[in-house]
Amino acid sequence: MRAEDYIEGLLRDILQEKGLQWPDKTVIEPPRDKRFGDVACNVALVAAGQAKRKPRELADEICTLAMERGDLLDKVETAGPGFLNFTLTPLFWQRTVNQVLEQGDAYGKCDVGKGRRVQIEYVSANPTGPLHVGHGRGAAIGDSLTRILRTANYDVATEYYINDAGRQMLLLGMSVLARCKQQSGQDIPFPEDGYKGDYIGDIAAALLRERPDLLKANSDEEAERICQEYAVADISAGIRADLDAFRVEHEVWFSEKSLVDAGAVEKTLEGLKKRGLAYDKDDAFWFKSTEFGDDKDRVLRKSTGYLTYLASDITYHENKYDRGFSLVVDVWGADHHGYIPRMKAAVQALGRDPEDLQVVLVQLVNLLRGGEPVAMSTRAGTFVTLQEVVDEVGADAARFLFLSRRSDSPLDFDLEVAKQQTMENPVYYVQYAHARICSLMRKAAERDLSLEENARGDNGILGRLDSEEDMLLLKQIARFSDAVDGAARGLSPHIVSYYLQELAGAVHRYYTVHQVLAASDGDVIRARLLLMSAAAQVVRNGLALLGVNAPESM
RNA sequence: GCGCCCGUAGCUCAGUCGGAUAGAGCAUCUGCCUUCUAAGCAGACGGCCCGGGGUUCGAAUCCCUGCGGGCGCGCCA
Repeated sequence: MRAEDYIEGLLRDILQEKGLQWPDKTVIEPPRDKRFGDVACNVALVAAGQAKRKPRELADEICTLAMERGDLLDKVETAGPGFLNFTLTPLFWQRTVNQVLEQGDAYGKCDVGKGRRVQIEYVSANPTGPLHVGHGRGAAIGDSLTRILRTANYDVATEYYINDAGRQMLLLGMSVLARCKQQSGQDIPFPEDGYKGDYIGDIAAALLRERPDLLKANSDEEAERICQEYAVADISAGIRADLDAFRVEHEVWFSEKSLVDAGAVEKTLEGLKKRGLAYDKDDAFWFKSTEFGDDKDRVLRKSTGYLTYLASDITYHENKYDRGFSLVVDVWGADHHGYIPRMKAAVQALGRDPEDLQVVLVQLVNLLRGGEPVAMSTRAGTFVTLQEVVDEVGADAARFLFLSRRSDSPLDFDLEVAKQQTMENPVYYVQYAHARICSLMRKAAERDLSLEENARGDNGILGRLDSEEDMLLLKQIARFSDAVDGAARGLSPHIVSYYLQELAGAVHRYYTVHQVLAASDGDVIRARLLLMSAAAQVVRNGLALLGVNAPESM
């Protein structure tokens, strides 16, 4: 049980007895300063008004009552303007070792989601070129969010939206066809807005090898279609392989084209019009997004007759809700932030609460090498691909670094630092804590100090975990569920990353101060082994939320 | 011009549904390996939380305003 929950239970009883309402503004949390105890609460401050009492006096009364009935309370104090500071008994914290060992991989699970069905759509890069570093950050975030939300008891489905309809597909076909012709000796100009990357030439060459008669046997139009289909298939396969190597999985690959071809978009537009949320103007067809707070209305069908991207995107989101997801999370590049108001408007037009759509914005990745920026341009085709980065620094380091900042702030990613196995690279700091403990366990096994026997909830020996470092580590372990909870509520994987660095710090400190296997007597050795085992379990569970491996030796 | 995000230690950043003396890592300096992995630990140094107003018992956090930086503003996707 969390310390905060234990205290809240106590306080609720006391307030009820005093005939006071539980104030909404009550905060129960570990205080910033450790000298204020394990848990601090402002309830006397925020309830003073309704009690018609001075905060300090009310606090003193609650203090006395809490001390009387809190079996696991060591100390309660009032402080400052009327804060209540609680210190729990060592036993309370020592019990967490058993909780961790009993629950194992399940330790840290919480019920923020209450089984709510949620879909996370992420990466969703156009199949017009390989994934680059920025996509990698989005991939790491989407995948980690999936793991975090599942741990918080959300029913999560993952999806990749393939933008395989529209103009950029035509452009892709034209680009490949142009390269085919050039490689066949024709001196023709390359399309102005075409995709210039080297991979287009590679695709063209491969296609020509497979279909030597491509240019002769087909009309330009037909050849272009073949080029497009071939290129999309080739690039999509590459994207899947890249994501696979990055250990990122999408359960569903959803085709935009399939929506358009099935007439679903037309149906959505009709529905909007019927409800008076869309109208004709200037030969175009408009969505009345201003009805729901957008700056201006948006075009759904251009005067040329073509649908806009927004039109199919609305349909896509309607489709998501129709499939039974009550919460939809979209992970987008931050350059799409201007698109949020119209999508929120669309969600409302579909009859949903705007909160049923959560957009996680992922800021730019600045790729550096030894502190110097690496030049990148998609247009010129000089970008660094995700695959290159993963090959160079490994999936673990890349994922951890991508997840070590809040997603909406820009990230400097230095390839040299990512490769370094030093403290500048926090992933090794965390993994090393795990490897060190595993090494201890191996040594313990050699000496027949089997943990199986010890893990049977013997609180007697856990009482030997009574030093300052024991308490620090125990409390840090117990805080894991807070990290999961916070990360799930805020859709913020970086909270787990920060937590793990602190946990690893507590482990390393402990390891340096206390000899585990050379302790004074057998009970202390066994107790410390149990503690270490629990710490390793939580490191593993935390890293699992980030999709990073926990090696047993390094 | 309008909108969104950002401005915290020399550097990179946490902390922002208001709480007590503002945190971490890196860098710099000082210590710690004949003993469980030194990829580690301990300590020191380092701050007008961009400036200015306001709200209140209390502001890095909320509001207004100025400055500085990033991004977006299409019948593009």
